[in-house]
Amino acid sequence: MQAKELLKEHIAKTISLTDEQFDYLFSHFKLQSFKKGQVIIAAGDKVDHEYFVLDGCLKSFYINDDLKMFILQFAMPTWWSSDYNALYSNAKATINLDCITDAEVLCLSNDDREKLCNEIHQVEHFFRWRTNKGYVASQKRLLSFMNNDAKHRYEELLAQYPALYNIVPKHLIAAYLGVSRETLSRLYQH
Amino acid sequence: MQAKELLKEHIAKTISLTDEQFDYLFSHFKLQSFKKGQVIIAAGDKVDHEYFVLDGCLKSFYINDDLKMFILQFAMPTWWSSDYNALYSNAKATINLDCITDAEVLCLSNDDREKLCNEIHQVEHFFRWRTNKGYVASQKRLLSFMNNDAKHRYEELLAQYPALYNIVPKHLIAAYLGVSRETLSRLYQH
DNA sequence: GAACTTACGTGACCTACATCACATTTAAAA
DNA sequence: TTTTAAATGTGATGTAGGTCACGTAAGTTC
Repeated sequence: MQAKELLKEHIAKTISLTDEQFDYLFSHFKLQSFKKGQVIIAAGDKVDHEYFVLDGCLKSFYINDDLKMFILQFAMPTWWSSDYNALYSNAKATINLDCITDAEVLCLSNDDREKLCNEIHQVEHFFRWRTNKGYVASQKRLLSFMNNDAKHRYEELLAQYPALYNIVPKHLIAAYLGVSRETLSRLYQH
Repeated sequence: MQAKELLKEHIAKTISLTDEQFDYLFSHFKLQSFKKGQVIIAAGDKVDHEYFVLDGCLKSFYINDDLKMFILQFAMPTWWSSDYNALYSNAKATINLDCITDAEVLCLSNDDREKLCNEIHQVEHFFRWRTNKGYVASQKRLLSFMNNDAKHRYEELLAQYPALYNIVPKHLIAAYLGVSRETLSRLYQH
């Protein structure tokens, strides 16, 4: 599907815009292609864009002082990703964003998002609901973390996003679940 | 401080409204008083309000099948709380909300929030930013969960909200940190 | 197709935290 | 003030998952 159509459909799930409004909105997005492994945001960078995934799979992750990686999100087509803490508060990135596979994204600047939210009430509504959903999902994941063991969380993840199993190497799944790759490997012994 | 002033100041940090607009907004809030221990939302309830805390301290929490409690949030003055998953998706509550101390809150219905967001663009902007901040905070807590041990998380919590130490019993702090009360007790042996 | 890197599996051992049990202190209720 | 319940401390013991070490398989790159 074309970039424009994919975004249009995605947005139409929450708000309705006229064709003129959507065209205007879309004119602020920039199409970008990345290769597998390519870095979009590195810790320390100035962050001023967010990314809407058209194709491929991204990961956003944190690296701690012991160089251990923790994955916040796998971003598949129609998902949004960035270092939102840095983006919203105009701070340097603490989160990294890179490509697990070759990827195509639409890129929107923070300034343009705020401008569009200001100009088109419906667009502000869209972004409010996008974050509302993200917030609820994040709370659910937090609860699952406190409540469930690694095996349960692994099954939960695969049930929710079966596609990940084929696309994403196991040690990255482990980094998302918050367990070591050895532990994950032992979970599905038979 | 008066309820109205507290809300006005809180909202003025994000948006500016005329006095007429704010009065109109405020007219949709209902003042409610609760006693320590009183339940505001119980799992299974229909949820159609969210709550802005004026005074006292609330907790929102999940109870699992083993009757173990996990605290999502302590809500102090100027904090908002509800079961947002249920509220947004019009589902039955899975999260409970009750009062750790006597409390005063302003209560806003989901329908009224949506109506106000629709009528006053700035109000939608306010609620978008409220959730944006909540989302970022939730991500940070998730990372801290994956990255840090119980002691570290405990110190982090007290550094961020020193008031909690005096107001909230230790076994509730443990339920927020995701450790047993015994483990928490052992953390601050000297 | 050889050289190198990345992914994955598995044993041995270690550690943070859970659970159970019981004592003590503090607060609420009668 | 007495009674009852809630909150906290602490020992003994169990366990999920971490870390280290090493081996094999499977992609990448030259």
